[in-house]
Formats: sequence, structure tokens, C-alpha cells
Amino acid sequence: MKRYEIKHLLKEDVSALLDTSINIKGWVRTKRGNKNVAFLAVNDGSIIHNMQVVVDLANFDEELLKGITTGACVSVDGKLVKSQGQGQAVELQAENIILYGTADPDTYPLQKKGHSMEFLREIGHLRPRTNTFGAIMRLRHNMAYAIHTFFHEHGFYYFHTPLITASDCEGAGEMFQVTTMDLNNLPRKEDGSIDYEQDFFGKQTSLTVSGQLEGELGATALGKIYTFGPTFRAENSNTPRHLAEFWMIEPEMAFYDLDSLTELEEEFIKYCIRWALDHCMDDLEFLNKMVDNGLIERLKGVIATDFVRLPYTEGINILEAAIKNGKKFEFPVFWGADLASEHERYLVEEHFKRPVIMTDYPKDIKAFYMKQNDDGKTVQGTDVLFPQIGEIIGGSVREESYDKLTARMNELGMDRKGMEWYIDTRRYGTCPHAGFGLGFERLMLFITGMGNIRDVIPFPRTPKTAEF
RNA sequence: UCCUCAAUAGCUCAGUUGGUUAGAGCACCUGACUGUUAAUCAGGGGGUCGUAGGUUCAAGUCCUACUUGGGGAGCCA
Repeated sequence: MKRYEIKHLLKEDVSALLDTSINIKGWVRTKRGNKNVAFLAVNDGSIIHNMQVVVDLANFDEELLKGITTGACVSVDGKLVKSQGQGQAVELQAENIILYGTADPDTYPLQKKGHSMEFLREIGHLRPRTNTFGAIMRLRHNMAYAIHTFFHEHGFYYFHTPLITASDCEGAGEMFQVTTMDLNNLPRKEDGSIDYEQDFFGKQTSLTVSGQLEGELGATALGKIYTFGPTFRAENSNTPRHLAEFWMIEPEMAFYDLDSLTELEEEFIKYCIRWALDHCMDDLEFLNKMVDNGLIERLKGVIATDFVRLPYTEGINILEAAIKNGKKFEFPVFWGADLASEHERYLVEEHFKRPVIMTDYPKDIKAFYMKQNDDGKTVQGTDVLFPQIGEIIGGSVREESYDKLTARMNELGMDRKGMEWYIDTRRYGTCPHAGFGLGFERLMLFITGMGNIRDVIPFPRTPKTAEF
């Protein structure tokens, strides 16, 4: 008997299959009925919707049916027919049922009603079987696919940067050390310090916090590259927006300036949102109904509006004017201050009411590699600020001048040792270039309307938590 | 890491100014119903009130510490 995925049966033209016998396989979401007939809602993960299986109790063994409960796995042969009931176009009249696996209802934690996200996190090994997480994971796949498709169509090459790095100058955060040494018996040098020469790589190594520096090496050879891989930050951040292990997308483009950079940022993120609306409407409709009633409207709103381009200095002026008009902020606003969440939210959610790309930040609050403006005060950094989730993209034009870059490194007291390979990009055939970084899970928060980043990745890693 | 709120049945929650034997819905079990849509209806079983200490004649309720989780902040993507 030929097996069909439920997505095919519900979404394709199946008129040729009507009144013929076919097979489906999947997990039972609910069983209901009376003493004559039972209805099984079977889900195989291919789509959020279930196939209704109609079971005439007279034709089946009572013991078999008793074992078919929420969570059980079944294979059903049956005749595909137009549904007599409301709520679905077709249904399967069961002819033969194989019970692959039971799910003892006394211990199976998933029910057909209301679970909290907190509870589902505790049963991370089973939560992919819920409607909500099925929808999120299908969207997650689609976003990954959309990202690769966007870059491929725009002439970018997927460039694989290392996960293990010996660079201690990445500066983007605390790093996880990588070692094969016995932590209970560390080799020491004469002065008592740890002898990393005896470690696997012969030096101290860590998990990467960013692929950007290596990405620049790719861009200065291939023109346009992007990375898309796991990233690790050992920071003790306990918030709904941070993970210790997350996925990051980092495109890097030779010959891009500030205008072409912000244009790409906007086009890229709109492409991803449009992809979700074009390819994932069933899952979005479910999330819109169950998680966030404003989701679809907000997604459509973002792709229909132009993002604001806002130099930092103008942003400060707007915030100072707001304060003059009585707006209260917890943190002070002055030129040179790093903007707090409340300031960003005011600009995006209250003042402009649409996404904002802020540019030209004071150099002292941004990274050493950002291109310095002629004013001597600002650098060409960009943050794309979104409603509700804040910074979704951080990028910049890179400083391509050997003299300016190294002068800035000296100013910041950075150790050039171990960084000479990066500086070589400016020493040999340097070029104007730019790039940005997008936290994949931050994008997922926006796409799904979920409130906690731990719920848009299958197995979240956060301080004190590495289950499953 | 800081601030704040919370933890009661398998799940979601109620539990009054501290006072008798801690409740409801869902789930589960039994039964009813000729096609249900998170089916419905009737009945039943199910609790170390997060952990440890303290106050009190009496603690789910008040106090302290710890653990875990939520929200906010910082760091950031």
C-alpha cells in the first residue's frame, strides 16, 4: 500500500485518489467518538493539519483500539473519501491499522490541551511533537532555506569559517575554552601558568563568538560571502533574547559602502519575511491564532514599509526633544551614550512606528574594525532595530585603511599578536568592504511571534541548562 | 550578574484577616450517546502544598535561607 504524507493529501489535488485505498503513518493527536465510531486525528509532521481517520468499531479489535491514545504511533490503510463532517475536505475510512508504538496515557506528558512554554521546555525531547513546536521548526527550516536562497540568488558564496579559534581578540564576549587537557591535572610551566603548548592545538583555543574576521578574508577574495553556523557566547545572560549557543548569519561584501550595506540589510530581512508569508501560511496562521494575534499583520506591515535611516546624532536629538516634552527614561541620554533598550524602543515603537536602521555611532561605543568617518568622532556602524525584539542586525562598513585600523587598535591597547593575519587584509590589496551579523534565533522570534528565544531553537543552551 | 514575581493533583489554576477532612477544569478509569472537530454528559481514583529551618495552640497561608522558573535590566546577536 503506497504511503502518502498528510501534507500531500491535504494540499494537493487528490481527486484521482478518492475512493482508493492508501496508507498514512503518524502520531495520534486525539481520539474521540462513541460506541460505534471513533475519530483519530493523525499528524505526521509534514504539515500542521491532521488527517481524520474514521474507525468503524465493528471492524476492529477492541484491544487494538484501546492502545490507540494521544501520542501513539500508527500506520493506517484506508479509503480516502470526501469528509462527511465539517472541518476537513477528505478523511480516511480505516481498513487496517498497525499500532507501531503505544504512549501510556498515565505517563505520556503531552495532552491535547494547554501546556505552558515553561513546562514544554522541561520535556524538550517531546515538545517537537506539539502543534506549536512543529510550526516553529517548519518555519525554522524555511528561514534557513530562504537565507541560503537569498544569498545564492544574489551572488554570495557560502563560506565556512571555523568554530574553533585561537584568536582571543574577537572581543564580542566571553568565550568557551576548548581543551583536551585533564582539568584535574593541568600541565604547568615553571612560573606556574598553564602550559598550553601541551594542549591539542599547542595553544589556548576557544569556540568562536563570530565568524566575521575570517569572513572578511573570504570577502576580500570571493567578493561576496556569507557564513551561517553556530556561535558560542559564555556570557551569564539570563534573558528571553540570549542563548549560549545560537546560529548566526554573517555576510561580508567587498566594495559595499554604507548605503549599499543598509540597502542589503533591509532587502535581506524583507526577503525572509516574505518567504515565510509565501511558503508557511498554515503555520503562521496557527501561531497567529494561538500565540500572537498581531503576528501576520505585523509581518505584512514590515515588508510594506521603508525602514528609517537614522544617524545616531539625529536619534539623540529626537530623544532629547522627547525628554523636553516630558518623556521619562530610566537612563540618561547624551551624545556619546550607548542607547538602552528603552531608547531604541521609543524610537522604533513610538516615534517612527517602523523599523529603524541607525548609523554613524560614536566610535567609542563600537568595535575597532568599523570605518572611521571624517569627523573623527563617528564610525559607520549600523544597527537594525525592530519593534519588540530590539536589535536584530548589527553591521558596519569596515575600516580598510591599514594606518587607521592599526592606529585604532593601538588606541584601544589591543595586542596585535595573533591578529597579523587579519591586518594583512589591509596590508595587501585592501578594499572598501562591509558586512553584518544577524542572530538567526532573533529573526525566528520576529517571524514566529514567540516571546522567548529558548522556544525557537530545538534544544536551547543557556546558563545552567544543557539538557537533551 | 542585579531587581522583581512566582512554585498547591499528570497539566492549567483557585484557596479569604493563619483555623475542621486542601478544591475546580482538563487528562486518566467506568458508563451513556448513530459522525466527532481541543466532542459532550454522569460517576470514580488521584496531593510529602518546591527544599530546609523558624514563629504560633494551630501554617498551603507569616518569617529566613536555598533551589527552580517567569518578567525587567545589564552584556549582546
